[in-house]
Amino acid sequence: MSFNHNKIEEKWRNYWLNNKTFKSNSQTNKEKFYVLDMFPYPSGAGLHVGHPEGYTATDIISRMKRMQGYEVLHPMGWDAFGLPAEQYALDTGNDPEEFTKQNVNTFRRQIQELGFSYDWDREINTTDPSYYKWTQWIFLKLYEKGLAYIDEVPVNWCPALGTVLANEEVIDGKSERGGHPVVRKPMKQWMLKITAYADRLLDDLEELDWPESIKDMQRNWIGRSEGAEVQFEIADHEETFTVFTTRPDTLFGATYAVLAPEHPLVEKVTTPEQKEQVNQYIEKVTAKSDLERTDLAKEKTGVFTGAHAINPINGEKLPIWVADYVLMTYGSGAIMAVPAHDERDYEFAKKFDLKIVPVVEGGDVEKEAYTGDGKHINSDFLNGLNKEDGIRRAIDWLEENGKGEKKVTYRLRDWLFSRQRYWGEPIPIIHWEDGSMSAVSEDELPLELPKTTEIKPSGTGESPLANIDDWVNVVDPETGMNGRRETNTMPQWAGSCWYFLRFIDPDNDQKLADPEYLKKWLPIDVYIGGAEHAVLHLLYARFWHKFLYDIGVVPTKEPFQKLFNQGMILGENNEKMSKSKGNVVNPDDIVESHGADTLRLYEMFMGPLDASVAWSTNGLDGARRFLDRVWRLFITDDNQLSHKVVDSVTEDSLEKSYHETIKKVTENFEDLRFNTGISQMMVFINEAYKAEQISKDYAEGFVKILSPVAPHLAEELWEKLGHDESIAYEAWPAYDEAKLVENEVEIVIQVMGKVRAKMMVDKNASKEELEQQALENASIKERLEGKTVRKVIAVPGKLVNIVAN
RNA sequence: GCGGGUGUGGCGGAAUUGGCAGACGCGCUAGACUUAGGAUCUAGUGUUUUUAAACGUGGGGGUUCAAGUCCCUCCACCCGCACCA
Repeated sequence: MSFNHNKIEEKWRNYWLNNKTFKSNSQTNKEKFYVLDMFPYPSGAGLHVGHPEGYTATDIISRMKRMQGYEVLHPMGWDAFGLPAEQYALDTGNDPEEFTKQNVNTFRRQIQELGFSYDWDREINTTDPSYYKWTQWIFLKLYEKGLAYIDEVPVNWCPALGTVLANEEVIDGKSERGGHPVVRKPMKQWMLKITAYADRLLDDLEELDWPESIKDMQRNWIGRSEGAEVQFEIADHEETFTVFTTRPDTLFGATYAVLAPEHPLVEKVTTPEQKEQVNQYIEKVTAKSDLERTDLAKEKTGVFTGAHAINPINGEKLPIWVADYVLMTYGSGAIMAVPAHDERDYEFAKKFDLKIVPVVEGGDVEKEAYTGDGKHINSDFLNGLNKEDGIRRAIDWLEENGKGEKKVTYRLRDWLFSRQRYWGEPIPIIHWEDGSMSAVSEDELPLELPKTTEIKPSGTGESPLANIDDWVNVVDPETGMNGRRETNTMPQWAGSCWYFLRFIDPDNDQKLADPEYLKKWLPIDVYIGGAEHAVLHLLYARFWHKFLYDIGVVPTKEPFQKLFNQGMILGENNEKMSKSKGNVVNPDDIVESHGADTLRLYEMFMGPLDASVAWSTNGLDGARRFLDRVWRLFITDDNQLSHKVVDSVTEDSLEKSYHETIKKVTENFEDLRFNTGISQMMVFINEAYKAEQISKDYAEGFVKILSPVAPHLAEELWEKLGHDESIAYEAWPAYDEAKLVENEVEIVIQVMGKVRAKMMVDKNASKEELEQQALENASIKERLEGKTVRKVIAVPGKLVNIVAN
């Protein structure tokens, strides 16, 4: 008979909640372990089967660590600000707050039904004023330190959403959410100076236990590159401009210069004859969206300005061009072009028939640009030097002559922190009528988001808050001066930049969190979530954490010591699950039909945690079948403990298998290799079915190691085994290494590397003994008939290989 | 183009320091129990051909007594970045 999952799961779910079984205590002397999930955005669609994958993984770790004697912090909360709720509210006329609340309730119910061992007393919600009070507080600290500033920048304006998007929210020229077109438009925006932390964000990656691919993506995103800044004078003009180059050694090979279309000097230096052409070009380029600009960039375009720059190293006149392959946002928005040794410059020079002068030996400039190393030529005092020495010598020359200096540039830009939306944290700043600006004082936090039914975009680019007069208008009580509140709100990333800190002390109204508790719990020992947050969330959170470290709020330089990215669960047809494809699996349905334990087990057994694997209904059935097998092994049809389970067995046939299982499962879970750990549990159950008797010790040990994966079933079995306390804090079983090796081991005998026979030998048999016994083996002897044994390799405990011909 | 990763049965996937390839699960086949069932139990299941053997971890080459694992080379697919000077 199979077990009734609905009944059992409900029973234990309520038991855990009512008893607060998983409440963590910040004041114990136990060693701590902080296991964190990336908290979800509570969408209207409810939980996706992808969510429980990571959540089960962290839950297994949490449950195992508790049983191993750790004090475990395993919390859950809601990243509930954001565009979808606002869009929904706009579409339906509902209140985003109300909508969010409903979604959170659904998510909570679904998550609780899966039996995750969260401490629900620590539940947090980023839209809760008592939470975003501290998000705003951190913003004020950033502002105080000059790390939050207003800048007029060309931003990604999305007319359909009525808001500005960060670069990373724009995919292929369209909004990440919704896929609406995006254009560039200059606007005043709040920026966070993440670039001030670029080097530390880069360097400190070294000490983190993260997947190398994620570290690489962050390195790539930060994009540190070393080189030099070089000053160029302009013939017949007062102005000079600066270029950034990683190859100052090729300065003698510079044959023209390029300014980005947005470069302020373009207008000034363009000659009257070229004016018309240049203006037309710039008009064309700025009208292009980012998408078109990169797309059409396959073919280089540009226009000569008529002006000439002076190469500082040899006084040569270089034509100055405007071209959109040079980006205003990187370096100084201007380059010196060395077509002989840069592929982009080469392509451009070929197209517009510009001079190409090789300065490094090794390539053939008739065919292509040569970017490799080699002896310098045509380069005066650099001649004969290699690339590395050439660069050093060139920088020395620039610095000695006041023409430039060594310089490090980053691809990382400052973080565009404003959103013209309603459903976000208000930025606590007031703009006064005299043009000054001041921060809302700390004791006035939280600056609450006003209730309103008018959340349509104002249309002007300002957020809907601009239309709420009694909120937006303020009067200074002392001076009587009129002011206007900042109407921009924070982006969705803000709340998730520090939520892991609030879990540590969620109800503190004096501080973001108690320093003692922060010291106890940080850093996070394991953080699991999807790879889609590889750069943005993880980089922003690291940035805020480092800042909080600098101002003495947190005790660690990095928040997430170990990071792991779970893979995706694909639809049964191997495609990404989506409503339109009709391949979505709803966790509620599975919990109802197969049970939460089955879903947990199945998702962990599908494959490695980081792999993307297609859902399989048959596989799910198989997972349930295993749990049924476990149940039937221990429990009879009339719901009693099986007679197979005895206090002391007459023959301990399971000894080796049991110890092997405990060892493997413990190690595999530790390494997040749940699929192999589960397969070992299956092996044990298969063995146990064959055994006449099962000792109660083994039965209990097995139920314990099963409990992190299938906690409801394990609690029920634990009770049947005669216990009246939860299994959650029972000691994790130990294994005996000595029991893993039997006295007799099977040794393989190979001839010429091919297995020809097997023999049982004493586990301590020496090389010589192995060799001798192998050569005496009857079938081997037969095989060696007429051959000469050249060599015998014996590996104790493994094999003997005989080389003969 | 650059960076990272992955290629193993019909399918998902296992495989310490190089040491019996295919654990475990799914599927399939046969048998048992059955008012013959989408239940359970037992056995089998990489491929080719008869036992025995040969061939087998994307392709090719190499190192080694021994290679899924190490080296070289090529190919395919996935993820990220994409004119970053």
